[in-house]
Amino acid sequence: MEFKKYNHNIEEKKISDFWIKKGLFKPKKTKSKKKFSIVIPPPNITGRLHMGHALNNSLQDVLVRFNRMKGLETLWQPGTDHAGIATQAVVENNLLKEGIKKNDLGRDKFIKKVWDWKEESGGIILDQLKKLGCSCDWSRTRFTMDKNLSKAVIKVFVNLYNRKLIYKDKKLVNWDTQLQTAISDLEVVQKDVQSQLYYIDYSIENSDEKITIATTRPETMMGDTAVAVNPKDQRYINLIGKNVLIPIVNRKVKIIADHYADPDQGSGAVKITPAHDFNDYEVGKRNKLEIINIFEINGKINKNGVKEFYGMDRFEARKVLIKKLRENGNLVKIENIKNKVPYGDRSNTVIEPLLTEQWFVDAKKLSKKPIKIVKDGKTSFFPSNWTKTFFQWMNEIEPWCISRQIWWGHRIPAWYDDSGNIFVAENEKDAKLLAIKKNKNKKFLLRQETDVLDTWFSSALWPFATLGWPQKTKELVKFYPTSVLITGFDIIFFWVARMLMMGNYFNKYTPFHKVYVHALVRDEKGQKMSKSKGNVIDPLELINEYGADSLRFTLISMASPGRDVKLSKDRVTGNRNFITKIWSANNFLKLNDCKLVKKINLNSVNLSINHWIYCEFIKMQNLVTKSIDIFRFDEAAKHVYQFVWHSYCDWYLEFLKPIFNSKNKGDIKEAKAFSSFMMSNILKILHPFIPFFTESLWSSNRYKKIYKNYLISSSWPDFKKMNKFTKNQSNINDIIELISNIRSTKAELKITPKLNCDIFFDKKSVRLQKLINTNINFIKQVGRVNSILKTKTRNKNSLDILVLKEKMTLNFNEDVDLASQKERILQKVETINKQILALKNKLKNKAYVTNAPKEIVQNDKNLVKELTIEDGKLRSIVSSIN
RNA sequence: GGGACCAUAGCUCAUUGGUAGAGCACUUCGUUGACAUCGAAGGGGUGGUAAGUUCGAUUCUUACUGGUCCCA
Repeated sequence: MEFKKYNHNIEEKKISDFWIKKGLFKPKKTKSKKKFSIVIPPPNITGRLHMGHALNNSLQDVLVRFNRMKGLETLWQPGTDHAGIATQAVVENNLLKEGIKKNDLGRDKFIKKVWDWKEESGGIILDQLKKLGCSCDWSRTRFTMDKNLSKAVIKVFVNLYNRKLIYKDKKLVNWDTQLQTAISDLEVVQKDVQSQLYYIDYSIENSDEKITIATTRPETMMGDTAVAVNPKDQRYINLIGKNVLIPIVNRKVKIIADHYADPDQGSGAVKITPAHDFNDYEVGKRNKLEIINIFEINGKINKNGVKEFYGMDRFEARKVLIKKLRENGNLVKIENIKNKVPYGDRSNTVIEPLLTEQWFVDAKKLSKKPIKIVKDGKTSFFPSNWTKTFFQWMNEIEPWCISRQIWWGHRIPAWYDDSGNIFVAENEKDAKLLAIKKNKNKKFLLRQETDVLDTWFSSALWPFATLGWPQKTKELVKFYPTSVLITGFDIIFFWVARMLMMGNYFNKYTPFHKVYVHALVRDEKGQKMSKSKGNVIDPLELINEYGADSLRFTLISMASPGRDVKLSKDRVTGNRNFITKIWSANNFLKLNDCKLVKKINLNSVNLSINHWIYCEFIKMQNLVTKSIDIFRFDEAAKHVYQFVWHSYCDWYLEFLKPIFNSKNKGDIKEAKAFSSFMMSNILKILHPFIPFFTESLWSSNRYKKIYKNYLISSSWPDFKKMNKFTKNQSNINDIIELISNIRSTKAELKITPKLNCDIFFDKKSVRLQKLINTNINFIKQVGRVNSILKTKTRNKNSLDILVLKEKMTLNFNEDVDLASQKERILQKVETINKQILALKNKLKNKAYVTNAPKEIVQNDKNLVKELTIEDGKLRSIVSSIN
């Protein structure tokens, strides 16, 4: 009988639609009253599913499906993030292709265009998550710019402002000259680059002397307001307080003493440009220096610069300036050096420190509570070493710049009157009231702040805003705090830390109890996947080719804590084969009419192999449950894989065959029902890992009839140990050992496995005799044995082996290479004797015997005894070969 | 400069102090009844180096070497 292949493309689509149509992802009230909730790390609306998402969401789905099956009322809250800068850039570029400029449209029309784009393309990534099998409650999908979430953002802003935790300030910020907005320090990446260190002579006033300063950014000379030397630097001590003339610029500035100047760096003298360097800014504050800003917001020289440089780009200005310095003889030398240059993570252009007015969150104050929460273990990280990273950053946190000079995002709820007074309120009406109060009888015009908030500001509210906050909705009461957050380490600062700040400030409880931090998905060589390297593996391609289940199982089984996932197609292939294996095992059941027609009464199960597989199942079930509970997804996957392939398929199904061949109707009936029963429980355990395939088989096996549930809503196996089964557990394990021994002997003797043999046990113990008699059919068929001889009959092709600590004779009808067999046994004797010697030496050591635990010592003693007996028997086999 | 992590079979990784395991790859054998996307059997490791703690170290400590990453 030929079976169709499992078609993942058809089945996955069918089942996905069906789950959603039936509303099976929605939280369901349960008896236990326990809750389980996760909020999804909201993907950007501009995002497309990549391997990081696939890993992140596969892990979440394992937990969600597992807990749902365990009977907890489970919510996986989905949604997307409006991604201010990224989305604005995408829409802006699209419009440019049509020849439309953002500024020509104006703010309102442009924002409408962004919404149009969002409606059309913003949901793509969610559809991709559905393809992966994510069982989010899609009916509750939220978006950071939703009306209700926006209300929450406004409320939070106003609240923090009124408590002085948000303020406006003129400060040096990281300015992106391409995007023309401020960004936060986290959005700046320090890149190692090859650059030049320019040594430039500044001449000292009223003197022929010169002082050489070293700088990587000569163009900022135009904004210099001092030259600094270290007060301890003997070379320059006499120059402190004198004036120098900045070449080309021809402005006089003072030589000051400041510890910031490092005598070992460059020449030891540094130019100070407070408007364009964070360190210089501090020096400037300490020494009350003038601040001269020489850049426009697009990075071109402004009117504070030298006249001939007006309007010139900063990098062009550098070139021209150096040329001039060289001509004037001010340039001493140029050194090639490696240094760090700040780049914007979105624009990938050099970030310019710029003095502007921005809005800030007092992160220092908001960090206090999260630090305590994590210290007290109310939120804990897994793997725990992330705790340290978290503290390190939190303890040295800087004010968080939250204003962005873009259009797409939450517009800051602040209004200004004509005299520049600020009124922060939840709406214009309230702002007006505040303004009227302030302005008394004066007339005034109100205009709203044009800046929007950093996208992460709204993401920080995600765990409670998505559940309805500030309203006390029943979802908020039920599902906040969430059970666990699953995320990548790269957004611990961006997102996790900020959720902990906001969550703990605005709620009684911390937003999540546990944070599981997973690593990066890399290519098979361990390289980061990137478009430029061309080593990106597209999860959707893999889903198409191998099925979502294969991809999920691969990612899950490779998610060892603290390790990057090195993904290769070979891995996915291997796991696709695993699914095929189950498919084919299930076909075997179908072929033999193995059906689950009614619930199994364990007490009436009699077959030894059923006892055995049940015991093995329990062992696996407990290991998997425990592993998922402690986030060891890799271990969980390994245990179930091992059981299904090697216990259920390799042995159990093989043992079924002699039963089906027998005439015992009772045995056959039990075997048919129990094998199917086991399959149903295998599907349950596998469901969180490979949901589509398992639900598909569940349906085709009609398990719903018995369990009254779809697989997704069925209950997680929690079988208890059956004492009367355990004897057969070890019996069947012995049979497996016996058969394995026969097989390996044949293989080593180069005897084809097909060739059956007769066997005879020399000294049958009562237990062994019973064991063989009760399992004779298994030994004969699975072990390919003709008969078990009652009396010893040897021929020239007889040989002895040691099985279950007893001597067993194998009789073949074909010539056997006894010499090689002798060689083989002698080798075994040698290793056993080495082992015995090592153990004996160990036991001679008094310190060991007295200090080591009794069981360990006893164990060794027993082992010596057993090995000695084995040695003796093997030797007698060797001598009989002669 | 500060910190985190990693180094175990050819490759990717398990193994939280008591005789080193898995998957893949490899070798040999095997297709008329679940499965060649398969089965059976097998080879392969002085656990990066060096010291220390311990009766005992792959596991704990320290140093070193090499690699990855974060922060400044």
